[in-house]
Amino acid sequence: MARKQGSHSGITGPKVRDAALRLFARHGFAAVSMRQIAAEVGVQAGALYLYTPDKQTLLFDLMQSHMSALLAAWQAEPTGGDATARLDIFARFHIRFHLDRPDAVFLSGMELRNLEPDNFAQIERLRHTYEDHLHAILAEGQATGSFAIADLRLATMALIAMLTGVNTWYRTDGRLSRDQVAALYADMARRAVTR
Amino acid sequence: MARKQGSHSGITGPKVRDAALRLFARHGFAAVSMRQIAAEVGVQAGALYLYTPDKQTLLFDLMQSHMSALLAAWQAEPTGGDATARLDIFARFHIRFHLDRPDAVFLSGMELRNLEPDNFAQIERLRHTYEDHLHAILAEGQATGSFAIADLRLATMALIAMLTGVNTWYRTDGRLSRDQVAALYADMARRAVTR
DNA sequence: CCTTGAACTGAACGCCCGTTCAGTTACTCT
DNA sequence: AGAGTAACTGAACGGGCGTTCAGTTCAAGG
Repeated sequence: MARKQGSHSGITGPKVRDAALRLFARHGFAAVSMRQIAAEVGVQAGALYLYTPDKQTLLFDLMQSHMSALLAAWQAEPTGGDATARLDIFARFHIRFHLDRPDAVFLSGMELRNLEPDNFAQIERLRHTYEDHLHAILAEGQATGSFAIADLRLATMALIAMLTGVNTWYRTDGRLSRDQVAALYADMARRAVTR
Repeated sequence: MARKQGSHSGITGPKVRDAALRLFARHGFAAVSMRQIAAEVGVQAGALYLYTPDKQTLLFDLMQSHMSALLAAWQAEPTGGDATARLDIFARFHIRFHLDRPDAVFLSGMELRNLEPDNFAQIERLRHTYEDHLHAILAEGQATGSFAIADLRLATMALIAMLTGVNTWYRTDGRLSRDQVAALYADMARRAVTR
């Protein structure tokens, strides 16, 4: 047998990425075989190589897409206001964006060590760029007196870790809505750098 | 060939665990083979089975040891003072303990998904027990008016995530000492739940 | 209607996996 | 000196791995 009906490359391509993302996030990159991904898509393993040159590149593309989407989404957020207002926007944005893509977040946080050096460096650069946006907000607040931060770089890392941590416990069917959680985290973030 | 000289089980056993911990943390559980661990120890793969029934149990034992050590170390910390003082002690303890064992922390955070259901449940219970200690401190501070926390459970998770995040960026040769970092994090943690 | 080519199969490549086990060595105990 | 045994080797087991590729199917274009 070969293909069943109609043109599929526009459908199968995304399905491969979706299946790979879900499986990598759930079981880990090394623990998932190309045959498992293929089975999820409904195809033989060999067919995957029409959509990715190899397994490593598949992982890298997923991470790269995630980080690019994160940066693009942040650029689309409103820019006005003082540092306190911008921190609030950043925190809420971060929480919402991350809650919407648990698999991609999990993957991008966990599988960095499975990237080859060149790919790792590229993803790290994107991650650094994102952190710099928060760093700039904190620096401005520090300069204008809104914030009182002993160590800017440490505060940046601390807030990012706190906010990203939401994905380890949040469940859609829990008692708090996405927006409630975002508001509560934004409040804690502001307090952590204020006074 | 067989064993070279003297009795080795008291030496080889720990060496197996050390090598497994380092390799699992570095490359991930699924990506490390028993032959790689054996090579690190200086032994053939078959000999590992004198020290662990299988690879899964080796992972579980490493995680279990880490969590038990964490709980035991916390029990050994001073207990007096009000909620603010105890939060300070907790935060400094958490940072120091985690900075001292980056591999074990990394492993325990990352490889939960590679545990079989029963083993997973046991580790989760230990983790929950640890989180409850922080939860109790926050609850007391909330009751006495030291803290102003909108959601206790969320605040607990947020602080744990913030504090544990130190391991993702801290380097021994960086500009901040272990104790400086602990003090800075403790201060941010206190502010995040105060006023 | 016939050719083209995109989409996919199915089998094969060499390699590494976790685990088992009979056999070998070197130490300890009597 | 001899027996016993803890520690370990080295080979083997069945199976799954990532990747390649010749061949097959089928929709579309001329």
